[in-house]
Amino acid sequence: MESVIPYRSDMKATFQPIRSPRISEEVIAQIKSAILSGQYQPGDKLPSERELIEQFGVGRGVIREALRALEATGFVTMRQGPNGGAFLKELNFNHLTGGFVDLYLAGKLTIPELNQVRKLVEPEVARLAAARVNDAYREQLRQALAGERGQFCDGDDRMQGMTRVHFILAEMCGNYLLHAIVNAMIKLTHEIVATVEPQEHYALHGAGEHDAVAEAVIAGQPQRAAEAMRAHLDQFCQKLLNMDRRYRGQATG
Amino acid sequence: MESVIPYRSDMKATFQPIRSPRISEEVIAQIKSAILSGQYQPGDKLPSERELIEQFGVGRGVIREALRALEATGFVTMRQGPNGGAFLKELNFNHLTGGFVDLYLAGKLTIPELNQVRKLVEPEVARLAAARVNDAYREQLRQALAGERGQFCDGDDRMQGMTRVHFILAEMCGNYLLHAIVNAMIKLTHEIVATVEPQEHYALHGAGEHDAVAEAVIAGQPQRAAEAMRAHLDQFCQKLLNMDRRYRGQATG
DNA sequence: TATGTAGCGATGGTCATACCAATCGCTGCG
DNA sequence: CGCAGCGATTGGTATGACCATCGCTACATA
Repeated sequence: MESVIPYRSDMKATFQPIRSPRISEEVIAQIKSAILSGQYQPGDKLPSERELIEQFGVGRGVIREALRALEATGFVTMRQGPNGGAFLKELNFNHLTGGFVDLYLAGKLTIPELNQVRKLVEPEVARLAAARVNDAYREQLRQALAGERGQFCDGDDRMQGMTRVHFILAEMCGNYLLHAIVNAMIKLTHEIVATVEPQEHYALHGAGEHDAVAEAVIAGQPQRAAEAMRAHLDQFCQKLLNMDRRYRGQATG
Repeated sequence: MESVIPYRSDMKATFQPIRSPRISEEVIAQIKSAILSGQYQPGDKLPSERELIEQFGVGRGVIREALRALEATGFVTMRQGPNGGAFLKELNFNHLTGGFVDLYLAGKLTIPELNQVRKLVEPEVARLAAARVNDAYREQLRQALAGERGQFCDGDDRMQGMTRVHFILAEMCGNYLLHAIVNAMIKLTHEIVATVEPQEHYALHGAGEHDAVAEAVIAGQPQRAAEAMRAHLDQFCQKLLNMDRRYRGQATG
């Protein structure tokens, strides 16, 4: 390591830092900084590992650990071969959904808790969606409703179809953070069902249960949309709870 | 690689998998599985890197990348020296707060969006807290209120004091997921302020602004607590918005 | 006896090199 | 014109060496 490493010139009066004795942290910080300052755009390719080794003047292990951490936190994806390398991802919240599932599997998160949050957030999302509806979204919602009545090639595909309306509403609400939270909750629900009831999930959710919500949103009626969503969730959450009880009853996990 | 690796015997009818051509993913999956199945408790120490190399029959780089990923996702922390190694952390949501800050810095998240979520969630949290209050929590709240009037050795310390009430209420609400979301929102607010206004944050939040909320909770009045929280957030979010406007006005970032 | 200190050894952190594996593009043969 | 195969580029893995850190022990010293 030589010259480089300009970092945190805004040090405070107190002392604290004693920077992490890990070079990969420095590498991560510099790459992150370059990304967040706009020097790289989503889709861009970082220099190859060999190039980074030269530019940073460190060993390959350090570079790889840094890239692995950046991958784990959703900044990049790695591809192999020529034209391969580390590519910047569109920054979003998807990478933390897995963390929620882990929490559930570790028993730190229960279905009632998840239900409570969904019942708090999603009616509000439906309300916002109804207030911002336009023709493009109306069309998407109609297609989603139609899709619920279609054929599915497997259970996973079916679940995709049944959560479609929720995802559309989340996107419609116009708040990226809210969108992200709802997405995480839905995917968490999705993954929990897929984990504990990989076969019989069809019993959980029938076609048409989103009709009332979607129609209220299409009609641009916020209050009615919120109430319809609340009613839908009351019904669905109860089923989910029953499923969870069966699961925890038969297999301790 | 030989014998080992029992993984996912519950395969479905469809095909999809074609698992990632990366051995470290397998290592991660096995360690995670061991953790989630309860073979390790928080505080326990995983085998040393050299031992893992033998047990898994892989190179050291693989093990290190796996550990680095587990560290990035909040499963373990690493310590050096004898009695060092990879130690299991109590699983929680803290590790994703950093991700939110990144989103903000990348411009994918705005203060109004953050404010909207806080105004939706925190009044409900205050309501739940008021319904579940007990003497221990009453005492904590009183201490937090008193703490707001005390002396602070630096700005960071001060901000800790000012967010104390919010954290207590989040814990009181009895929903771990809600608790986690609120924690993330508050820490995000905290870090944003510390990032864009490292010096003058004292103007944002005066002592006593939580009095009404805390008193309503202590009195066990859910409705009043929710309204007080809403009023507090209306006031605070406006200040935050002004700060953000000043920041984005002077420095494009 | 108590205490300070030097050094051993276990562990994570780093480096260098070599080779394997995947993949894209080019080249040349059919 | 199309396809097979080679080669180059890039990530993935293995190995071995060495450094940095730090707890413990044993020895030296007061």
